[in-house]
Amino acid sequence: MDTELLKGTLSLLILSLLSRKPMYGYELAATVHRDTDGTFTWREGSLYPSLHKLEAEGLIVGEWEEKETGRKRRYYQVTKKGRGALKAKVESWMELSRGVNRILEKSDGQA
Amino acid sequence: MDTELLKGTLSLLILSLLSRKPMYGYELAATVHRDTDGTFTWREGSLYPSLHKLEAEGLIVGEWEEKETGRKRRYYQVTKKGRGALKAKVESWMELSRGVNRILEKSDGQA
DNA sequence: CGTTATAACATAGGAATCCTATGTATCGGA
DNA sequence: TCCGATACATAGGATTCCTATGTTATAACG
Repeated sequence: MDTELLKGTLSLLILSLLSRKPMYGYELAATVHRDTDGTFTWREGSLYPSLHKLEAEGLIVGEWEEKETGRKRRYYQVTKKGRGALKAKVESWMELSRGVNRILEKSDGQA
Repeated sequence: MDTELLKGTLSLLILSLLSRKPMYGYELAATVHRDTDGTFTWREGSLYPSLHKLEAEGLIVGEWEEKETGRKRRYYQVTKKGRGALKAKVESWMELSRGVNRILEKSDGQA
C-alpha cells in the first residue's frame, strides 16, 4: 500500500476538495476547516509547499487570477492524472482505515 | 487534535496490540501483519526505535526473558500512563477518520 | 555437518512530511 | 489611519519512517 498515506492526509484531501470545483489555497484551508468543524487546520507552511509539489507532479494545475484592484489568487484544478491519483489515494486511505479499525476493534475490551 | 496521528499510526497500533497481552517486538510485527492481511508490514528500523521511544516516555515497559538455550526476547506491556495515552490516541484517530471521510463523501461524485 | 532461512534485537543515516517563523502585499472595517 | 483578515511564499527545523547493515540464535535441509 501507499506508505505515504501513513503520514499525512494533506494531498489526499486537497485533491478531493479540488474535485468539487477549482479553488485557491486560502479557500481550501477555510473549506476543510469548516467542513470538519475544525478538525483540520492547515498551516500555510504545509499547504502552499504541498500545492507546489502536487503541481510539479502534474496532479493539479494552477492559474493566476487578478482582480482589477490588484488582488491575486491562484486557482487550482485537478488534472486527468490527478483524478487517477486521487482514486488510488482514496483506496489506500480505505485500506489503511480498515486495517486500523480491525486492530482497534479486536483489542477493544482488553484495556 | 493530536497532529502526531496525521503522520503515522505506529504508536497507536503498538499500544492497542499490547493492550491485548504482553508481546515482544517481532511478535507485534507478525500479529499486525496477520490481523490486517498484510496491510501493515512494519520494518525493524521503524518498530524497534518506536518501542524504545514509547518505553522512554513511560507508556510501555519491557522485560527481557531468556530461555535456557540463550534465546532472548524483550516482552513489553502497557503501563497505566500508556493506557491513558492509548485512549487519547484512539479518540484522535476517530476524529481524524471522521474528518477525512466527511471530506471524501462530500466530494464524491464530482470527480 | 555446513549452509541457508528465519527469529530477534539493534542502530546509523537519510528521505519525506509537516510545522514554526517570517516576509510581502492587499483589503475591509472601526 | 490603523489593525485584522486575506493571500501568497520560503527558510529552517522537528518528527516519523525507511533503507541498510550488523549481531546472535535457532531450524531446516541436503
